[in-house]
Amino acid sequence: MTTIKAIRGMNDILPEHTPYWQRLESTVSGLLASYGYGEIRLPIVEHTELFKRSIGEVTDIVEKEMYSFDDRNGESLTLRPEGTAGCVRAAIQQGLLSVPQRMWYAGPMFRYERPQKGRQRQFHQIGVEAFGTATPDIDAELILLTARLWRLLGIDQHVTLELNSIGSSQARADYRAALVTWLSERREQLDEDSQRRLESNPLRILDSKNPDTQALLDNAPNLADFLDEESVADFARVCDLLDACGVSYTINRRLVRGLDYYNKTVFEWVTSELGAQGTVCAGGRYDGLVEQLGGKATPGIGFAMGVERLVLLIEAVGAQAPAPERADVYVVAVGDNAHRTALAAIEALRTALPELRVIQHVGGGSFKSQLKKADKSGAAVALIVGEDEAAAGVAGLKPLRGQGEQTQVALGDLAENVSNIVMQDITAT
RNA sequence: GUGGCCGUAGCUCAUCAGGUAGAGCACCGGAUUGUGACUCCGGAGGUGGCGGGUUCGAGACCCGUCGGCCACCCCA
Repeated sequence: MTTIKAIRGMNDILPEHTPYWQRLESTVSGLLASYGYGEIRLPIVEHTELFKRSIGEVTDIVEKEMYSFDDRNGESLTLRPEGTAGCVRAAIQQGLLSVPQRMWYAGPMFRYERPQKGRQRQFHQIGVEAFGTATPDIDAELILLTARLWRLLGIDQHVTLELNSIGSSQARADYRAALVTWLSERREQLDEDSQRRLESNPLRILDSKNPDTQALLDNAPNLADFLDEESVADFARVCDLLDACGVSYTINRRLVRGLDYYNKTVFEWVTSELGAQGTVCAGGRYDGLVEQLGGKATPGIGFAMGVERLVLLIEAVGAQAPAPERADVYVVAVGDNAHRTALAAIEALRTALPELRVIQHVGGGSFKSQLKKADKSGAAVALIVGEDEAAAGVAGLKPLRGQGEQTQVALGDLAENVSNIVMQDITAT
């Protein structure tokens, strides 16, 4: 019998890690609510066409990374590789664009890539999108929101903000043409990857990791020189607002984004703590996307954070270590009658103290073995019921952590006694 | 898709010039009648990723394959 294993790059997130996820998620949703963003829940599967039209036909994501398959009726569907496309689709379809919208979503994304640190085939993003605002104040708002989030998560000392403007689509196209012309004359000086990108996605050559390529680019046409007036002014305003709020950033004139729909402001939050996949949050403006997907022309801007990467970072820098999950009370009951009596009393206890974490021992066993389990569980106290206690209507309460002796209490007074002892025990340790 | 390293008990790892496997932790039981932790004793658990090959004999050598990690690519 061969055991069935998870699909490569699609990982289980185990109980020892989920507390980090939960804390991240609750921090994010609280913060977003405070900025007036509402959660939208989107399908994981969309028409393949949606991604081709938004992300771009010639991007790596669309060309070789999508999980696509034919539905029973022959339509091509795709597990979403990112969230913006679906969010825009929903905004158009549901008529959400008549007024400015602030929305966020969270969930799994899928890309067929080779797994490595900080990159898997099923990964999770939290995305934030704002529609209907053309002015750069919304750009600044989104960035300020992320900066605040890093502070709340305790990782603000470990991430830096890179900022750029890639201009209007026209400016981008003009620059692209100039860059291609210039680089084509020096084609032999480019590494193999960049030669390929010259055809497929020339702007990506700008953030090549090859030092020789970077040196060559020092003399190449500069994107900043091609920007239209409005992009220049808006970018200056974004910087000005960030300055006013004390958010520091690096202007990286070679920062472009991989997805075709971006224009004007683009940004990335990066860390050096995670190896090669250091981008923890990234986004930008996409003023043409809504129209491109068939909606009324509406400006938009958004970003996405990689949840796995953020969790890795939080764990790596020791920030926000969640308290270990431990029980308050572990119920030891030996004998059928004792178990029956204890269970009824515990149910009443749960009603009286709904927050109390009570583990009822199951599976039988001796007093000794049950007490061992009680100890292992990390519980503050063991609640012990044997045949004698059951007959007398009492239970033993044995502190497992602090000092304190075992006491005997009436089953009817459990709630009061338990809460006292648990509190005592916790403060003692 | 490309490259490097790796794949032995649940976990972390060891062994050996090639002669059919061990430790620590974890788990289970016991050390006077119904009481955890520490200690002691005992136990269970591995067709050594899978498939071929070389050999009298391979976990150890060779090939293939699958999987893992990291990097390239790409991206959150």
